[in-house]
Amino acid sequence: MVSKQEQRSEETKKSILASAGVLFSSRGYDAVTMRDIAKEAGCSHTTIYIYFKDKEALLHQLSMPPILQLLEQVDTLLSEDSPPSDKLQAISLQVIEFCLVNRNMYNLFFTVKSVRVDEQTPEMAINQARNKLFGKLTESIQAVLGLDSQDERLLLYTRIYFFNLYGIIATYSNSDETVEQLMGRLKPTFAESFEVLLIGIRSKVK
Amino acid sequence: MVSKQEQRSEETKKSILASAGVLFSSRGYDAVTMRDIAKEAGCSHTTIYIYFKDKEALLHQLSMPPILQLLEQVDTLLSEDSPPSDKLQAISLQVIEFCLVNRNMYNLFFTVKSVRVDEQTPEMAINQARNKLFGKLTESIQAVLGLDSQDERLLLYTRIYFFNLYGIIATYSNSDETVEQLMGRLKPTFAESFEVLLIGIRSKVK
Amino acid sequence: MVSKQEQRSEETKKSILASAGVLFSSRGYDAVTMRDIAKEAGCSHTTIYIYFKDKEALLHQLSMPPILQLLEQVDTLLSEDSPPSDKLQAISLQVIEFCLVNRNMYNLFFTVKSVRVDEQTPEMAINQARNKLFGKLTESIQAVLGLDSQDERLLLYTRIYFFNLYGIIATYSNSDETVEQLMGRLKPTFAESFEVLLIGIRSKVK
Amino acid sequence: MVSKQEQRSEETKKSILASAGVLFSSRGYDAVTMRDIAKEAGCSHTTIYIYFKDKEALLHQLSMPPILQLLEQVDTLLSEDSPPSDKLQAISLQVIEFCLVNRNMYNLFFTVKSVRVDEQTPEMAINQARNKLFGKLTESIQAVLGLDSQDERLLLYTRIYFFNLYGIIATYSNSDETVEQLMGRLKPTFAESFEVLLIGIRSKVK
DNA sequence: TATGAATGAGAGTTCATTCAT
DNA sequence: GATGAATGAACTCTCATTCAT
Repeated sequence: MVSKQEQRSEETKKSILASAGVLFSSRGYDAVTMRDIAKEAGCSHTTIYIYFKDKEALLHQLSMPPILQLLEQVDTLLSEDSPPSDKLQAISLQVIEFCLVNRNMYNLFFTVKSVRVDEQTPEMAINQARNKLFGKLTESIQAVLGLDSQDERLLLYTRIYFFNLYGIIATYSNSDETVEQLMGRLKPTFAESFEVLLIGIRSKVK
Repeated sequence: MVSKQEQRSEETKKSILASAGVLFSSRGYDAVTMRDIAKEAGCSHTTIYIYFKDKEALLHQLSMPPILQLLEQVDTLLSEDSPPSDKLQAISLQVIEFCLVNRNMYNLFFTVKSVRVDEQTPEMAINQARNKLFGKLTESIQAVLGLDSQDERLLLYTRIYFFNLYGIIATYSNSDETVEQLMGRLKPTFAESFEVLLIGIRSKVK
Repeated sequence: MVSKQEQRSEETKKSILASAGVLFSSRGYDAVTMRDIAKEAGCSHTTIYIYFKDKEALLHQLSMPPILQLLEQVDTLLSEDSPPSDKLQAISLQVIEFCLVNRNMYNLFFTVKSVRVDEQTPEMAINQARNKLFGKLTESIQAVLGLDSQDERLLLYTRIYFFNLYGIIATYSNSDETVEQLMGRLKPTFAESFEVLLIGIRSKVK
Repeated sequence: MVSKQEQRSEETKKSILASAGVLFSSRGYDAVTMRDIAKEAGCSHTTIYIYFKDKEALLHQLSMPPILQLLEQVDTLLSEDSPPSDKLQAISLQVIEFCLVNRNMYNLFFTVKSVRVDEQTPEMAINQARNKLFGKLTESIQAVLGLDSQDERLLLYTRIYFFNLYGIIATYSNSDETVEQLMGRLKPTFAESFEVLLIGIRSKVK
């Protein structure tokens, strides 16, 4: 059983995290001040430092959990017993939905600057997670196209597939519609985009 | 006839504007200080305020010209006498290059921020220009697909084409590579993406 | 009879005081935070405020005991039955060691800050204790030189003796070595300095 | 000819430097804030950053010029044609007077913490200058005692001579008297201290 | 008694901007 | 027209201290 204090503490932390998430994504990391976050979270700016080492730690804690969760979901889909192209489409829609749900944060982990490899920053961890996600998608695309993992065309068409996927996400990441509305309205469009793309790619690969 | 003073004055102003443009593009608006611009332009930082109200004014004056230039370039391409699909590809590459060149200035050019309509901000003007650009692209796609402008499939496939285009831009808008490097390295990839996409779409539209 | 609670309470207080003493001495008053002290003492930083009004109160309570202890030690040495010059040397080394042990706490113990006489600050008390110490040293020097307490040469050579003593302390008060290391390494040097000085002085006093 | 602006600028810089000197020495480097210095100097705290890179640069600029000047004065004395013991006494009095004139700063360069050798900090430069001064004094003492420069007794007695010298400086560095008053009143005392010390040392060295 | 939560004051520093020449 | 001098606002972050339990 958690004490009332612990509960309040947890609430404060969550509030800070939520506020930071909203502000970072709407105004950008640099443009948001610790005092902005504090005001939004309804606490003093010093309180933030009780829960997070510094501003960068906030960014980190904000980015990792959702992306790890997405990785799990994708793994689950991959392990299911269904046709590869169904899997790919499911995964794609999953990624889209995930990014739109977390849309005010998605660019936190999709647009991380290229990181110097020599220092183990928290950004490194995000980078790794993102790369893993890319790897899983490649794997799924490979299964669909029936290409060898060394075939250089795999990289080419995975990239192109990505453009489509990322374009969808970027296009709607600033929408004011709810994710449900968006997905309900546009799922056929998305599915069609995958379909025509795969048709085109297949005509080239075989 | 302009006096020598006026001429020198005009030169200083241009130098400031040019320096700001280069710096904003390469390092981003926020990361550039007025003193940086002044040093690059070879004048004092106070001199900038003679010609421009403030830092934001610099950005404004800097925002419109390139986008207008892009519109012109697209118009030129549209008016050329070549196959529609060649035109579309040329326009697409042009738009990509433009967005990457200016990637740091308007972070993602396509990102539709909800703009308050009641105030005539410079953002409004950019919005209008962007909408024009979209119109021209649609037009070009229409010519390629041979669809009637009222055909609802035109909207569908234009959207899908956009996903691809926008995805490319978003993917590379945070790269540290120069645009020359990027385009040199990836132009074939981009071209291939348009090709397979059009193959797919055509197979549907017939 | 004291209750178990009172006993535990007293222990906590002592632990805090001891921790503060150690930390103040090793890192200096300003560089030590209340949280540092609490961690060292094994309690929460808020607990400190139960026993001590504020950080300065800790310093006060910590300041007097060691200096009183030094006075006692000097008294003990003075009352021993040994040659006056041996006593003087022992006292001198004692004072040096004391000042180096506490070097960080009262920056230079001998530094006579002009103290306002109208307020009974804790510094006043320290001042008094220090004056007492000076008196005892003079007394010891007098015994060594065999001078009358009114002889003006006593003041002169006591001053000079002080220069040497104070110079030693000042020289090493910013060292990073431990007192043990310092005293172990330099005690012969210190002893030699006292010896040559007394030789010189005696040759004058005759 | 200097413009009025340049003159004012120079005044501001000097004022900042002077204020920093007074405050650093009276309250200690850490305890003094940039805003304190600014208030004392009669300017905004940001103005300080126009003239000095950061707080540490202030300390540096404050410490170096006087110590270099002292080095020159000592060199002049050393090159004069007079008995070694006269030279040593003159140098000693010079150092004392210098330190008392700059008393509110002397501990800035006499009590520099031992510095990590791997980074070329400004403190390093002070360290070097101080070491040079020590070297010159050793040289002079060597001439007086007629010892070989490798004789280990030279180091011993130089150290002891230093204790006396530094003790004098430390003792009077907090006095409110003017340097003229102090030197006028105490020069005989200082001279006597050097004399008895050298008598004692000579009796040992033979 | 004891503590985790929370805060205001203030540290060094940067920067867009204004003032006086 | 042009500039060096100067500043206020604001940034991230720390710390002694108080509040509520």
